Amino acid sequence: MHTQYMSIRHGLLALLEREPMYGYQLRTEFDTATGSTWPLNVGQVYTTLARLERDGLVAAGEQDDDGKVRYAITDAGRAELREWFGTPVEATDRPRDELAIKLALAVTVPGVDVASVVQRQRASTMTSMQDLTRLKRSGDPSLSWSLVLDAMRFQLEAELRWLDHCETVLTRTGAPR
Amino acid sequence: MHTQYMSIRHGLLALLEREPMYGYQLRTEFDTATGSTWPLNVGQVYTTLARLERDGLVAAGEQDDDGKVRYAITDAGRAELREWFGTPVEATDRPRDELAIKLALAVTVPGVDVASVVQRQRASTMTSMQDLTRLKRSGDPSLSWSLVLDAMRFQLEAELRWLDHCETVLTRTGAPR
DNA sequence: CGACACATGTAACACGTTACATGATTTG
DNA sequence: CAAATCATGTAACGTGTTACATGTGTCG
Repeated sequence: MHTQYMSIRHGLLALLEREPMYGYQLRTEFDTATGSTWPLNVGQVYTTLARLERDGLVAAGEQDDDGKVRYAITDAGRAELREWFGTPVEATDRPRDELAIKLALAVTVPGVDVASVVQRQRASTMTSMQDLTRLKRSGDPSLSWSLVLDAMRFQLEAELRWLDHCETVLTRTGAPR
Repeated sequence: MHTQYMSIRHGLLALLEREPMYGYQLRTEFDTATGSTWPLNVGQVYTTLARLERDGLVAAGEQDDDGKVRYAITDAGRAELREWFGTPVEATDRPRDELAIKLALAVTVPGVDVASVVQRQRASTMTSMQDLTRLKRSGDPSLSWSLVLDAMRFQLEAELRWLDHCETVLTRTGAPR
């Protein structure tokens, strides 16, 4: 089994561990839990559900009185979920860091104004940071959403620190223009 | 044009801006620049090159004396690259943070020992951190690789801080077992 | 000669994304 | 009644991943 790009798969599985749900509801619950940080397209839910069913991790129930199809997690699904929660996210199976790649390559390509790239990125990152703060102040987020927001905050802070670090290194190395 | 999952595309484009290269060389250079942090499968290079050529961003040159095919960046490719370097990576078009999703959902699913999930993750993250330190000490990384390593370090540090934060919040909320 | 790096590619498949089609229900 | 929300799905396409096939050159 692959270990990459399975957040949605596992996320839906986790939601179904709470109770059987139908597709539309899953999207709502997912967005509630993560605070619409990474909005989930409804279509994606259905395709993912189909794949989960194909793999025997969920089972579609009979049609509701209203025509709604409730999905339930299976034993195999529960095992998969336990596995997911029990296994840490390794540094190696994370998606490539686009920003890191961008700067790493920027310094190797002649004619690229790296300092300017860094500055523009920092402006953007700081804006995101402010949006985040505003978001956090504006509502009464649930525990899970609150944790997600904090994760974003810590990550953006680290990015700002790294950008500063890059600037320092670059000026020290002496790479003007 | 999508803005997600294009690191490899743009990365190769950036390498070709330095000088025309053939596929195998691109993999080597990519791994050198990023320090094999996210090793690149050779096959991926060729498929990506084919797509880049399809989109008119690179052009395949004549076969070498040795049968090697050198690819060169086109004007359109150069424009695309300028665009990439000039546009910051937005917080919204980053891939979903699997760890954040995992913990966010873990706290909503009954029967999950969240504290234990956090602890296991921290152990793993700290191990990655040590590997990183060892790696950094062991060699004489180039500027670009060094920056990538630093990015990883800052990110892992942020993750550790966040995990601590989660633990604090969770014990404060009082969610034992 | 055997193993290994160099070099190029293809095929099958994974997940993720967007756009579209369709209809029922609710609400202003 | 019109618009929005609820609800389910499909189709086409994108990048990324892995495994496989194929051949050359080099070095011990």
